[in-house]
Amino acid sequence: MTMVERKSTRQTPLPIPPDLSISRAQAFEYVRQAHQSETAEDYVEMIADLIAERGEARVVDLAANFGVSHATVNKIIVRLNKEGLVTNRPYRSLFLTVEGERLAAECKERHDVVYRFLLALGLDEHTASLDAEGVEHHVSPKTLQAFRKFLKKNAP
Amino acid sequence: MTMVERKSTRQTPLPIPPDLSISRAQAFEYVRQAHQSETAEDYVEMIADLIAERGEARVVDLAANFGVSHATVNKIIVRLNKEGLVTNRPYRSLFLTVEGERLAAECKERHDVVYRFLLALGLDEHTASLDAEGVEHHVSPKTLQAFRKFLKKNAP
DNA sequence: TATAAAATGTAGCCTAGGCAACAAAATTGA
DNA sequence: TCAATTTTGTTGCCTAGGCTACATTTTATA
Repeated sequence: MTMVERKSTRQTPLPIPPDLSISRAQAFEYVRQAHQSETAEDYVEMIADLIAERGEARVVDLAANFGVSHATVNKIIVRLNKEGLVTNRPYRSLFLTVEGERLAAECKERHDVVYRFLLALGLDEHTASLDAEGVEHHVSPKTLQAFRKFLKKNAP
Repeated sequence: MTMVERKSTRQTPLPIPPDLSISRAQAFEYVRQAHQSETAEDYVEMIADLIAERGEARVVDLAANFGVSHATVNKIIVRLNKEGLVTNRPYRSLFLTVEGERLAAECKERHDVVYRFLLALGLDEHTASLDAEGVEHHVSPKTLQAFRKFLKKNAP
């Protein structure tokens, strides 16, 4: 026994509202861009942290801190080098370029604001720490400013 | 003239503090996991929205709303089908499975809380909309709860 | 009803970021 | 010093999510 099937799936021409899809697409475009820069931002920030904490940044330390293999770290370092954020020589520790330092400082500040904002909202340190790591890359300057404003009023 | 170069780059055994790298790695692990589910969540949410708004979800509508090519949409639909979130037949419109519907509802709720939270914080609709899209995937249940709590006190 | 247009499917290519396995260099310590 | 260990580099493979170009099916319309 065979089912009779309608040929058409779009029976009537649907009313097309003033194009919502464009503005929606813009948001997803932003998210995709954020993902592009995310790795670079995390790496320069981590390198800066390691240099501050332990005097130098090694491939093995990055691998441990990100929880990935050293092969992955190596591949990413090559890319960051091409992009002018990191300098590296074989078997030596890693350094940031001036541009890398600038980016790291900017990211650290943003990370810090997000983290303290989550704390001020009443979250425990662990949760604030975990969420800040993901959220920081998707917070626009305006939103960051709103976070700062909130922090001023709700002193921790 | 040749530069004399130190053989060793790690001069002294650095003091190793109680392993910070493990907890840090945990945060990045969470972020990587979030990225894994991000696309699936965006797609089921969009499919549910389109069905609600226009009666059906077509590949071409998804492509327009995400701002990507229809080939990209197709590839992702195949994956979501394998994962049991979407049902599709050649040249027909898309449907969610029960599990897909459940996930869509959950995501929509979360998206909504994040969006209204940003509004309550004083941001304009456009910025709130853009940032919510990125932030929603990186907000833990605890943080979402804190957002809800804030919303209750600061009724929009 | 033909034919044009739109939607969908498919193939092949690209980059990013994962991995394991192996190779080579550097550091440590007996 | 030199042998063992650690660190770093390299290769090749995988998946996800982009794209263009081309093939096919469906839908609209002359």
